[in-house]
Amino acid sequence: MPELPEVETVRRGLAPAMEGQRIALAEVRRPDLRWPFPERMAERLTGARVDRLRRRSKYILADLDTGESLLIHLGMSGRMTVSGLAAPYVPGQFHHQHPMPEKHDHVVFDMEGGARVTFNDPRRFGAMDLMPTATADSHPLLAALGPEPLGNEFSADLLALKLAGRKGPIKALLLDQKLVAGLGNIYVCEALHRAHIHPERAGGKIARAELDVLATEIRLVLQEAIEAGGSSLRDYRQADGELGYFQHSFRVYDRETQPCPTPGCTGTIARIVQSGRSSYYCSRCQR
DNA sequence: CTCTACTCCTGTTGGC
DNA sequence: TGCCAACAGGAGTAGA
Repeated sequence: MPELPEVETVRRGLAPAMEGQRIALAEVRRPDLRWPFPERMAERLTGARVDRLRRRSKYILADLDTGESLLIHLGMSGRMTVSGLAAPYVPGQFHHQHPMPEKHDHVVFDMEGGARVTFNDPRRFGAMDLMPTATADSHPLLAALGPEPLGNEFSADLLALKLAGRKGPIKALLLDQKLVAGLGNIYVCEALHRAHIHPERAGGKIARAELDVLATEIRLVLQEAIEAGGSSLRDYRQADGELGYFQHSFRVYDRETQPCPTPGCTGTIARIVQSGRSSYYCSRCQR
């Protein structure tokens, strides 16, 4: 579910509750998500201070004062939400108010400041791991990731270099996290529509001028989505529980049979399946 | 190396 | 109302 804009929105929402604060109590309510949790995860987290929350691709990294970093991935349906951040003082009451734990609340952090951070993930495609902060970049899940699309390394030049000779459809190639990290099904569809590139085009056959537009539109759509707090279709929520609202700005995603929003275009949005996933596009203005 | 199909899991939706 | 298939924002892995 969550692509780069959703993960960045969650990171920003968690920061006020977590950064600079110790995890007073970490509760791990099941042994695994997609993979088993690391050994003694709850003990290694309890008492640790979160020095910094950062993001790499669709991963959140919490750098701890213990010398370790907590790696978090939300998978398809993962949520991290904060409660009790601005809890009012209640005389005679020690604990802040938090909602009752719900189904699929797998990991809970009670922060020393009183906030509670809850990781909820019905499908359990999410993941958590702990590793030394110094070697975090070489973690198996991070080592092969391509550049951040909003960073300086990403450019049309980079796209041209990596797409040269590739015969696979551009849609599938942009979903490959080794090419560029952080895009998912929604934002690939949206960026290709904005760049007027057909999702079935071979990656290596896209003209340099088109790649200029594509690189620009990838950055723009991600930035706009971050500003909107991400896209909420089903599970995704911001850290405060609110919906994102970029879904109202989709031009093609989940808009099959609707008119193409490109000015002057009379096309209709179509849906096809590529490598098992839905692609939405306009066959009239995407070539 | 490149590419596709399959897999993990739960929940929701749409057709009959 | 019930049943069942299709589908969902990810991504590692096996195999062609």
